[in-house]
Amino acid sequence: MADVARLAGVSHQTVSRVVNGHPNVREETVLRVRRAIEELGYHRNSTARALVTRRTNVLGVIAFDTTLFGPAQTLSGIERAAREAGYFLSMVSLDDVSPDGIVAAAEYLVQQSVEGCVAIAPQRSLVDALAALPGPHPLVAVEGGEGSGLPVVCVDQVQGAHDAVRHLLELGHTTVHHIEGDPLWLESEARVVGWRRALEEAGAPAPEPLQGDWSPRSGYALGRSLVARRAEGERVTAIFVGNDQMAIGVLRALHEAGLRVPGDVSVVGFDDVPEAEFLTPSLTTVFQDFAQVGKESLALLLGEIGTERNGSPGPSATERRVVPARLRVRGSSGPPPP
Amino acid sequence: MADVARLAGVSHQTVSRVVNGHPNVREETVLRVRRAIEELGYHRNSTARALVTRRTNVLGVIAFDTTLFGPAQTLSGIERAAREAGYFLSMVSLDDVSPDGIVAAAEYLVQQSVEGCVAIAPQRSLVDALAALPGPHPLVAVEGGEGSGLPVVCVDQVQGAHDAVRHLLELGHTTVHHIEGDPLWLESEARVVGWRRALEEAGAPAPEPLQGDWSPRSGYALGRSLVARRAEGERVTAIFVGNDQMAIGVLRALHEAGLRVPGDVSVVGFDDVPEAEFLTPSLTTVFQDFAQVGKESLALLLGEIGTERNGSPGPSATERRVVPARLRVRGSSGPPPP
DNA sequence: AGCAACAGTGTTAACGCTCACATGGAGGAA
DNA sequence: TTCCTCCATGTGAGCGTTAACACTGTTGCT
Repeated sequence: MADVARLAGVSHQTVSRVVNGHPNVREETVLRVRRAIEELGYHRNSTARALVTRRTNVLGVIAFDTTLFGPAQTLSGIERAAREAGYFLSMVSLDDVSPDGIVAAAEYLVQQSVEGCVAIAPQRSLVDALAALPGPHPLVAVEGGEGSGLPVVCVDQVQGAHDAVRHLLELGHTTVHHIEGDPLWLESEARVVGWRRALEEAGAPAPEPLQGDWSPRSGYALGRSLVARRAEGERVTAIFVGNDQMAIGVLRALHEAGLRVPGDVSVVGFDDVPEAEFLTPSLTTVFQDFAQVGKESLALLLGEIGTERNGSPGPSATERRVVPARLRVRGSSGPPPP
Repeated sequence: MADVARLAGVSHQTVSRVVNGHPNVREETVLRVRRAIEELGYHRNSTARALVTRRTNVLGVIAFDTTLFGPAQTLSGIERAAREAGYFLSMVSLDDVSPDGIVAAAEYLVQQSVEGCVAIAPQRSLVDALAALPGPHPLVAVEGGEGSGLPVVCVDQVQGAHDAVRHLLELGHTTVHHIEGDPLWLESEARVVGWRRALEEAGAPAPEPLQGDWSPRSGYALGRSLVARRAEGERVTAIFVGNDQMAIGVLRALHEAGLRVPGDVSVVGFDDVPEAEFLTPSLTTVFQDFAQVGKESLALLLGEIGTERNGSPGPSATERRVVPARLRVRGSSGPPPP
């Protein structure tokens, strides 16, 4: 910067003003400085800038398994929104779900002086661990449940599940079995709630849900166990599955047992992965607007940062933004066999 | 830091030494300082540290569509390796494939003073744009093709495709049709090369490959067009599809046409997504060790950073590391109909 | 004319840390 | 003893930037 100033025949402060687009600089001076910057290939040192402004312009993201469809989509949405807002993103993804891990991750981000953090924390234990932590701050939880004391953005899992199950009941099924995802996940919990509520509203009995782990493998295994129960005489005509990947496993299990979908059994998934439409049969499922979730969570975080900077007293109102889910009816759901 | 020093009754420099684990500090002093740090909740300011050491400890990642299976997995591998090496990760993902976009992304990372960068750059134009850029440096390209002048880590796409096609030929198919991914992608190109080579080696004719875009939708559309050609009398008994998602679309198209897999037509995919095993029929595909790719690319990058720091003369040898692909034979491939 | 307001620029002091060097004392070899 | 070495610690400078303020000259108002 000193070199640029010398070449342009001005003070370093004027260079700073030009770089930061301050208004009160003569046009001609601006040009001269710009030329000098160009010539020397100068670009400002963000570190020094951060040191003096006390703003790093970096936001942290704590994610858990970004190879899953939902988190990957959400991350992508967050990334885009962050970039548009002029923030950099520092990411740390958790290997396991131990509170230790999330504490270490938070430590790591605090150490990097992030200005705020979005945590894709789909499990209650993680959310609680985060809420108990001193830093980083501000912090927004994606898919964090209620009552954590953290601001939260989430898809309306309950409504999505409710819609899916009501759809099946309206087709004439007397009840709907449920294969849930990893029971430690909040999403899984919420979908169970929605499923149960829809059954209750219809006065239908609620069979015990089966617990999976989101993987196609677990869907397959649990699908087989439902097939076995059907063979023993239990009436299983509709299955609401916690996500599309498990639903794929379920379809497989049904197919192997010679059962037809939706002729004998209807299947509804959750997520609306791109391939859902092209499975055989195409999968009825629930669409979640993850991009929107990412966008909203960043907006919320930026809001928090803003109010903090204006010196808000104590912890801010823990806002909760809910993004609606949307049922996508396709070929895997139909009326029950007579 | 000054506060800590005062509380511990030492100089700021001694605090610095304790924080950085320097050897020559008396044990008792270390304890005293540690206690003071604890008490004040101090943690060092990474910005100030970076300013003076000229090391940000941040690596950049340029990715393109991290919602796709491969990039997401690779990113995850890179993330883990970076954290183990004590580096932070700053991510920018590209919306479109324009060279402008990648230039902006690079600019963005340079501006943040990353120490090095991994680019998941699956298209030739992107690799070329990157290679032409002044910064960031050092730079490692994942899946970047040959001849770009950049160090590259990639899966052996040619070998993977070759294995898949040879597998089909050995089952007795007289030729293998190919639905390729987005033709702009280097992976797509390489798989075409492997496919063609295997056909040539077997003296089999090579029908013109069909160009998709990796999506299930395109797989479905192209699958239908192959079905149509079959109806016109062309012998289509085996299809090697550029990725598993498109293969799902192809399976759908075949199923709709009443064709059986593998009875009438064999299908082989690429990627080995988790659900491949649980499709109906389970999908024969090619496994890519993305985690390994991520790990290797980071190792390569750290190597570059190391040699640069030791003042290597000019650009380093552009190393190229190739991770083998592995065929996973499952239910969707079998001998051709008589 | 006299004064205020303001545009355009420069000067100085931080920001919080590490590096290079200085200091002082303990221990060992000549 | 004397000198040299090594450990433990302190001192001062400087990393590259921006904030705050000071300074000049011009404009506009009374």
